Amino acid sequence: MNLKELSIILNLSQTTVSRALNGYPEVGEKTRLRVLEAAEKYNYHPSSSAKRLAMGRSHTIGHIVPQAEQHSMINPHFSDFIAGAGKTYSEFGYDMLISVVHPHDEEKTYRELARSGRVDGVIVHAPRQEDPRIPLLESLNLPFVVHGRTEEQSANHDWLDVNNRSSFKRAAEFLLDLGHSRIALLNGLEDMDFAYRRRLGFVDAMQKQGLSVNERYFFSQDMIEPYGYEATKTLLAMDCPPTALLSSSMLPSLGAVRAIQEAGLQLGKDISIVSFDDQLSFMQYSGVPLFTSMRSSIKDAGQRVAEILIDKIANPDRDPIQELWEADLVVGRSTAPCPTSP
Amino acid sequence: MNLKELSIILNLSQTTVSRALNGYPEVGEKTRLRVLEAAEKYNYHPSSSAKRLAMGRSHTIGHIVPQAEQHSMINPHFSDFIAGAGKTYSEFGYDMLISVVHPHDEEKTYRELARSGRVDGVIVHAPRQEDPRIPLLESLNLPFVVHGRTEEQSANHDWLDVNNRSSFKRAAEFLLDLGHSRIALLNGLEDMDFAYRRRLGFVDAMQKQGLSVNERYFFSQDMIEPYGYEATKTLLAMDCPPTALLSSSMLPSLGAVRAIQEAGLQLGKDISIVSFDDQLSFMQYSGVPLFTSMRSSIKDAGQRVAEILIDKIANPDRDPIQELWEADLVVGRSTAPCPTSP
DNA sequence: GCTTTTTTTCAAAGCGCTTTGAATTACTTT
DNA sequence: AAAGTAATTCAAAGCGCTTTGAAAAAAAGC
Repeated sequence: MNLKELSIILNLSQTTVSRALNGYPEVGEKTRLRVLEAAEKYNYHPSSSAKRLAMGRSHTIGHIVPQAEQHSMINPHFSDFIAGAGKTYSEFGYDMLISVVHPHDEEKTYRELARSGRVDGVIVHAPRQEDPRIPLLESLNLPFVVHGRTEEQSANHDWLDVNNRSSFKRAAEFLLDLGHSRIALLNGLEDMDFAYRRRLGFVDAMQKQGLSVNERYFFSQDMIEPYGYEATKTLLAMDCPPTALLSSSMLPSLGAVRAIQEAGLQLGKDISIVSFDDQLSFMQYSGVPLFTSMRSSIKDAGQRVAEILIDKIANPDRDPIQELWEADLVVGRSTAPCPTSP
Repeated sequence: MNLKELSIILNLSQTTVSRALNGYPEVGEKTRLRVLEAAEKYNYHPSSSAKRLAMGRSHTIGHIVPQAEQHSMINPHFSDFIAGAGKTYSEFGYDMLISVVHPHDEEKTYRELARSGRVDGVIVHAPRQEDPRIPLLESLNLPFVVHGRTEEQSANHDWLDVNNRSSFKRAAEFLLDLGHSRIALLNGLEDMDFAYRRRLGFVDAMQKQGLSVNERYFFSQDMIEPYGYEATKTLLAMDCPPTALLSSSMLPSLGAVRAIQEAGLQLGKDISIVSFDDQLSFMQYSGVPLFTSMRSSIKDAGQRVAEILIDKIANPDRDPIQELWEADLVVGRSTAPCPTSP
């Protein structure tokens, strides 16, 4: 059943039927009802491809995911984000298009997507401190929202970020208040903007206390489990090991726990961990959480980012929406006063 | 630049240009070359929406992801699968459409996707032992491939599955050979076909040894970290605790390790674990793996499933492709001879 | 050299929708 | 009741491609 057939059945023009269906005002109330009923009765649904062609809009949002052999961006954080965004999309009748590309083809893919009109907008994931995608998208005139932000380039576009700096400052202060002074940082890759800011926050807190930071306590890598394990092992082998760890994600934290227990130490007694917790769905506890953490739902972020983008598409000339979310400090069982302090 | 403009520049008809571009035989070699060059020069790319409308094909594969409040299907396993499938798609010029829907709307979404022609085929994830999606898709006449299979319904369609039964049998035998006889099973949800088969494999091995299975050693839940932790805690508190664990995924295995270490026991000495390992990317170790596991790459599976589906779409009447992959037994540091045996 | 066959090119219709600009109908005004 | 205004409806063009059926050009056959 297509529009033409339906309009013949109704003895109306395609114009009127189309308008009735899409809620345009210039159509009589009784006709609208008649049309709506018939559409229901004959199970009419407009063809999305025809709609796309006619309107030049795809009702689709793109996510471009670079994927090298090793370093995969499709990780649990990403899938939680997708889960949130997907919820918004289905609410607003949008489709989500995920393009897994070799990093080498990333720029080409953005250009291609913009030109072909296959998507109405894109979401930019994991921005670097200076990210070539942003000027690219601006020049392509393709609506976009950044999950995160950049140092210099983020004045004029939409973004949503968690306040990484303040949350790591807060986390460090919490440890400092517990008497810890030898605190290690298991950061993410520091060319990522979020990791860079987290380090700043950590350093802020240390300096505020007049403490010097120990470069040997700094690690910066992809946030996977083995990283936490190896780094912690290295740290514990030092002659003056840290008494507390600040970890960038639940994943390395798990690895850290492994190393700690292997060393015969006890988490939340001999050594403390504060983690950044994206509330990964497969880690959800009931009861007192394992880790003390700065908590922010990445799924909620996905949901909200998608909303902002859809709004931007409908309304391209509005002022930029920029949201900075504060993370909650949730106290779990991984932190305790510094054992050597009185 | 669209087809019309390009054909005017070339002083050819749209027909000829279109055919030249799409490799049809009825076009002179010199003209074809001329067209190809011009297309390159003017950076012409066909509009995908126009193509869709004209050809009635979308060059898009759908993944419908039911998402309840709690029990999310978007987990690390899923994202690894997506990473693999995405690679195939981009190779073949397909798009991937992910639809996150409330379980209640799942059937509706399949119908809608089939009717609207927004996708040329779908991939069915995580089939249950008897899965309503299969007859649905058959009746909708929408090409599909199942990742996994079902007990009764899988004779006539494409699927790719890992041999869950044999791999759990093998894993259990490995533990039995090490002298373990009290083996617990941390299974996935057993209305899932894969979990059902894993249990069968486990029971196979036990019975072959003439050992009775202890129902109190059986657990069946969503495969998340806390599940492994809680179940293991329960097991260790028994008066006659198991000496080995067979775990359905890396995630509960991690939780199990946590419980084991918390109890002051040593993994790979006091207690052994064999895990099913989907080679989750964020868990990738170098060197001797932490867990002894049955290993099968879910990413490779995604890649292959996508290939099968694309082939099916091009070739709807071919015989079903059905692949049963065997998992490798990879020995890590989580297994040792049973401590109480001589 | 002229007809027949094959190769190459073309004009036009069609995919199913939106939207413009005109035409019809229904209401208001005086 | 005639003229003017507002509310509805319509025919047709357009979105950018593919594909059918016919026409033109080139090659082959005698």
